[in-house]
Amino acid sequence: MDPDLPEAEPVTRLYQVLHAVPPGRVTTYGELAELAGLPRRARWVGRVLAGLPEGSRLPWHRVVRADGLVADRPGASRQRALLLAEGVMLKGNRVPMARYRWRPGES
DNA sequence: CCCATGACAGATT
DNA sequence: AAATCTGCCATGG
Repeated sequence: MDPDLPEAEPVTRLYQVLHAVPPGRVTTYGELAELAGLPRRARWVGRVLAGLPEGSRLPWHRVVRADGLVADRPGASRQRALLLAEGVMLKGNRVPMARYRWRPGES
């Protein structure tokens, strides 16, 4: 994979990175912002994800807050279900990040 | 223009 | 551990 695509706009890079997050793992808003080239723009990631179409193939459900909390929003229960289906054992409304957080470069 | 509100996060109290 | 503050920024009242 070519890591630096000079033409890639932040949104495109966000999509690429998110697409690389494997099942059973999660990433965070801040991490995606960082990898998309917009450090400290976690809220921007939230806005982008909120705009994803219904049938998007992107694993939006693998994005949680830095502390592991599943963001409170319409569809959060659905997100929890999808994560559980992938083997992510939630602790209440929280993902144990030490165990499930994905780091770029992992398979 | 001021203020509140969001799929957020790190530091401080 | 939880509340509070600060940074971030688009959007609407």
